[in-house]
Amino acid sequence: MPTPAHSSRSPTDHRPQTTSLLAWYRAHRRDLPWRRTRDPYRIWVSEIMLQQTRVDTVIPYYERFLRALPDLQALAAAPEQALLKLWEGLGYYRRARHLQAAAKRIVHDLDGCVPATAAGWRELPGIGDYTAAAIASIAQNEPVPVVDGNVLRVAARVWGLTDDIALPRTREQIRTRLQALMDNTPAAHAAPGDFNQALMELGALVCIPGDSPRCAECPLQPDCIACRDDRTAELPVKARRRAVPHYHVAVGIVRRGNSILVQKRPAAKMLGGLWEFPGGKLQSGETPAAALRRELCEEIGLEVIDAEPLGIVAHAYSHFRVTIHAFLVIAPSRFRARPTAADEARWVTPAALPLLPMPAATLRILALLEKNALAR
DNA sequence: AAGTCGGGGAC
DNA sequence: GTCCCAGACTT
Repeated sequence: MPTPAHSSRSPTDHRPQTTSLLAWYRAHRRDLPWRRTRDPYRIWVSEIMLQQTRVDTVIPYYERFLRALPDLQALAAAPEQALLKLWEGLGYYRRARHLQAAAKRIVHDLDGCVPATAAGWRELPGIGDYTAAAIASIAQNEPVPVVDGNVLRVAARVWGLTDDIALPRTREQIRTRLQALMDNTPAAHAAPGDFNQALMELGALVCIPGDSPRCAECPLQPDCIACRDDRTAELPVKARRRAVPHYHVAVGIVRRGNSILVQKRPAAKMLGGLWEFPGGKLQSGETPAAALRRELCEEIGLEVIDAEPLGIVAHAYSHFRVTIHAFLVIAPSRFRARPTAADEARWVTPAALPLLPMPAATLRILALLEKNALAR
């Protein structure tokens, strides 16, 4: 009687494909900066930056950050504004605050010694299940699996899982299966960092989102249920996210002499600690110019006499979108700003503006300003 | 379980 | 426009 090539395995025994996954990874892994070190500090910084952020985006930030703050002590001692400037444009700025808070805890409370296990890393701010497992497996060889967006997609397809991968229960099931796979495969157990990175790399390069993964190149293809049944386009199953609201905002670039007014956002709120121009949302039926007058009066106590439209910037945040109407406003020389919505207001010369950390949308308004100035 | 928290690339 | 990205945290 002819026997299938993999008849010696039970349906849940995926050791042979695990071995080919590791071989594929070692042949195809990208040469990324954080793959040239085992320094837990550097691996940690990379994993925080990589949260919800693409590899190509992170690379320049990672290299600049480590040049400026090459070790734990430097990070713990860095001024907040310098830290945020290094993070400017990367998004999710709370990551930077948590990173430094954790560094301070390690330096001051843990005698400068980083945690030795995933459970220890998990106690630190900004480090959840994924990041703790990633650091411990990659930098410290602890055999714990990571579950990120890539891994969820690969697992859902290979195992033909139709449960919503956004549900914690589904994620836990996948984590448990991966732990068993790692524990039962000597090659993976001995190189958990490679195993974890192999799954993520496969998700990034081969088992990509959408309806056209590159199954012909996949080392797991022989045992992939989604590929076998031609269901890669349907998997993974993920609940659709609801539509995001769209706001219109008016902001004023207020000049007084040769200075421009900027405000520092409260630390605990969105874009905390970053600097931006005063302004706010349009109310229902309100024109941008009317909103500008109202907001500048409310936020800094300025009666706007004349506002010249500078331009419009569209920007998408994670849970809403905005169209920003920017204006040039001249303030009288006697004007003194009294901020009501910000931690601090400051008058800055145009040359000094780039020294302050600002959100991406504000940087784009600034670019409008420079273009406008050149046209004059 | 759902909402908050950025920004950008791919389609 | 939509979806996704080496997620964490709060409520």
